[in-house]
Amino acid sequence: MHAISLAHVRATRAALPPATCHNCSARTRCLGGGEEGASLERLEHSVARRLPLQRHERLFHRDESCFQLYAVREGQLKTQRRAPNGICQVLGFYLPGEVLGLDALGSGQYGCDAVALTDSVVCVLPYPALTRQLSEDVVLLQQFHRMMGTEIARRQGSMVLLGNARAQQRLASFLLEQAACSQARGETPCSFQLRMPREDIAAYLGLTVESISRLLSALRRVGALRVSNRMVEVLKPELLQQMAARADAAHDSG
Amino acid sequence: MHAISLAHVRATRAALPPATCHNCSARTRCLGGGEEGASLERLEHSVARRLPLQRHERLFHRDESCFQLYAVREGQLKTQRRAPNGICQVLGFYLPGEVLGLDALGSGQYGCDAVALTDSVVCVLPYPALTRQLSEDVVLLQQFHRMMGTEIARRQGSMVLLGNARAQQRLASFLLEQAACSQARGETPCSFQLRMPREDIAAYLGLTVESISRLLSALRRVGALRVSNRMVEVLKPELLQQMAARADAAHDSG
DNA sequence: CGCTGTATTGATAACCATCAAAGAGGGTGG
DNA sequence: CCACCCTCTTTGATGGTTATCAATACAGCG
Repeated sequence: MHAISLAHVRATRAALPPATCHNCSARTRCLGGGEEGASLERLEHSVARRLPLQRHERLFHRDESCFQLYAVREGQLKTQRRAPNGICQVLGFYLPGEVLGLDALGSGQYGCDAVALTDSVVCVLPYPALTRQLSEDVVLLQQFHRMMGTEIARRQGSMVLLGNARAQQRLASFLLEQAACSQARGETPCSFQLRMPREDIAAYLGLTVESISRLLSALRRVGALRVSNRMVEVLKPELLQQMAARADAAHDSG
Repeated sequence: MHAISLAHVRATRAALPPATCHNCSARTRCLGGGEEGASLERLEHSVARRLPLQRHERLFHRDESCFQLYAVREGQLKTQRRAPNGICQVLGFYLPGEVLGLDALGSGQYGCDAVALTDSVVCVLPYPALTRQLSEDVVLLQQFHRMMGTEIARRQGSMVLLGNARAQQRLASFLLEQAACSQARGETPCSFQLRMPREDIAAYLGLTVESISRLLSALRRVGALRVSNRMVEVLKPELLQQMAARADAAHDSG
């Protein structure tokens, strides 16, 4: 039903006022946000167009030349990269206000594939126009750097997780991360819907689908979660935090 | 003896011309490089001072407020982060021309510790001065973004490795990476010295010291390497590349 | 020449992947 | 409206890979 409502939105968009940065629901979290959106006008000038994406549609792929970045306006996307051995590693999930393609600024080519997890809308930011706006507005420049710094820090966090943590810890961290995202969107952190299949969670955490499923069941058994398909209710957040931090905790005897 | 020669350099530095970006041996690989160093003058204006570091000395630590970035002028550093469970994950190794602290632009605090692997010299880049130069010079700005993009891409590569690759593949990739660094410095890629202990390699690859040691021995047995303490000679680079790509390859029977 | 930190090697077991199969949800077409 | 199909998810049995524990060898340095 989620897809239906989004389709409806798109169908009636022609009748609505045109999409701008000022009427974007993610404007406070995006570039140009904060400080009452002082630089929002400049960001608007950097946006070439808005691009709707269907679920599973690919925004860009690895090694493609990069002339533009993309800001998520609605929906959710993932980035992933196929390892030499064929297995796919999910690198990150992107919510409204976040920017895709930053890794391409190094080589001029995207370093991963970007795929829509749900029907989405992204804002196209051609790099030349963006650069011009950045060099004319120091606040926007610093926000852009903050965004890139955050991206690096996120990846570092993932490295720590993938390099050291046991499967339990990884999943607990992931769930807490999702809860935080839910809270950031203004909803309750105790209950949220996973927008991605188990396979993507597994590929993000460096595990297999089976392990994810087993671990979720284990969390359900100890009463930490209630899971129904992709709906998650966190019943014992403190237990999750404990599991994210320590390697032991929560072995069931049934 | 490496340490001795560096100490000697430092002792006699007072008699030498002062350190500048123009006489830096890493100037072509650093910010402001390329294009005959058109922006090198601007970078020079961003450098507050040069800071010598002894081996094992810490440049900054996690959660410390960040007001400046650091460019490596001489030596080599690592960044690392202690996981909640106490184990340390090495996030990256930094050679001359590379910039440390980029992850702090997100939160304003460094996301990891930085430690010198050898006696080193870093250039201090206060963020306000750097920002001013960046907004006045589009070329320098793009180089800065390229550097951040490269940093993100590197971390993504590490995520793929940590999430999917077997121990053999990880070590093979690491060795090839080191060989490429050696080549980038103008030396032969077939022979190089590891500047870090096995423990750091293990912490970088998400493995244990014992595994590193065992895998190096295995590579020696199949004739891919000659290893003497931290000196590495690559005898069969194509075998390493094969191992980095595929999960199988090279099982000895002795 | 002994000391300390670093590196190697071996034996065992924990953890998670793999293989195999069954169960649930959602949409389509009869 | 129901049967069907497809994808996603769950659960079980087994084995491989790598961590862990323990002990020895080695290098650099005082």
